[in-house]
Amino acid sequence: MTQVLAKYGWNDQKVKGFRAALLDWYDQNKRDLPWRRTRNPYYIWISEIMLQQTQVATVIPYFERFIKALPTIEALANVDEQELLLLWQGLGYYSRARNLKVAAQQIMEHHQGQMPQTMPELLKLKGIGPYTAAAIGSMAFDLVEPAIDGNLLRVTARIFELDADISKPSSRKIFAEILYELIDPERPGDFNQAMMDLGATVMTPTNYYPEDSPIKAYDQSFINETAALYPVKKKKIKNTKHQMLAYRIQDLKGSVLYRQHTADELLTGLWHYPIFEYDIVLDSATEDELLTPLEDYFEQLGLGALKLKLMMNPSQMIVALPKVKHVFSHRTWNLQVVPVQLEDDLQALIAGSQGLTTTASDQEHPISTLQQKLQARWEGVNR
DNA sequence: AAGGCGGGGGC
DNA sequence: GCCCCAGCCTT
Repeated sequence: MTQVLAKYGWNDQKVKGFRAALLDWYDQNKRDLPWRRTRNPYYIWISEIMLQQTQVATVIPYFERFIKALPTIEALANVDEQELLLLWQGLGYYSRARNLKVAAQQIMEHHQGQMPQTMPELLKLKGIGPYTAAAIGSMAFDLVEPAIDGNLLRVTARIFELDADISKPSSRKIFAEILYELIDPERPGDFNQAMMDLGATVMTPTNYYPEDSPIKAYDQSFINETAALYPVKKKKIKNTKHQMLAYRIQDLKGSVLYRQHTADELLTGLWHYPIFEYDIVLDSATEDELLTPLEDYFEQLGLGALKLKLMMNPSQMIVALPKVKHVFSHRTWNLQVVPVQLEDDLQALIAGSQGLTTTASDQEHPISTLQQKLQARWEGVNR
């Protein structure tokens, strides 16, 4: 019975003690919510869909109004779409409402208007996924299924100090295995709601020292004061796109300028053509616009005003020098090589300057894959 | 596996 | 003002 929990040092007695502590607390402290006054599966269904990504306090008035207007599955199956959306207006995620109607029609057609009572059948209904099926199944039909939402993930991760990344689908299995053994088979619906209430009111995302937790004696992260570490969740970093200009600056002797990336930049310590982000439209850029970032840079270095000019006009450049794309884990650079002619003597100019050189891609100055791509692109064109 | 959905709450 | 939010569907 406790094959998985045994690995965490839990025996049957500890499991029983945990359930008792949790459910006693729930019986004393459960919130009085409209859908908790009933076992009507339709009400539970509507409330669970409304509660997805939406807070309890927001849902309550919507729920009351909804079941008054559409008191049965049959009424929902036949409702006019505009009327349905008026009932949902302001809740957001409007496909939830449209899915409700489709599911109601599925129930009318395949289940004689009665909410199905098994997990596979519930999961076939539009808008009902693993969480919602388990919530309805356990609360309305006593199915012994953990309803794993964000609260259960957080609470479970803390109790067992689980390092599994909850943002990975594969981690779901680890939580489910544990919760199938932890859930009280006598009161599965109350167990789920107790865990959710606990997560929503006591073991919240930022309350790391819940002295009033009814299960703190069972909570390894409370005992070890590690609650702040759980749950482990990989930051969802969205990959942003950036337009960059990479200047290939050459003087009359043929020396080319490289600069070393500093600690506050990507590719720290490696040598590159000077690279700057830009937000101009390349196709219609003037020579001035293209050279301005570079002039600003030299100004900053204290090298003063230099004699710079483009070696190609912008439109020529765009055609002759295809863009180089470089993908980091969290951002993508689309780089345009900009060849620039410098009248001044580069070596004399940068003598004594830290982080600038004319001799990169030798054995002393490491260059990145990005820089290799930039050079290859340039040399490919000038072969 | 990633992106879209919509509004509210936390910081 | 920005960031985040674990539910489900679609691509």
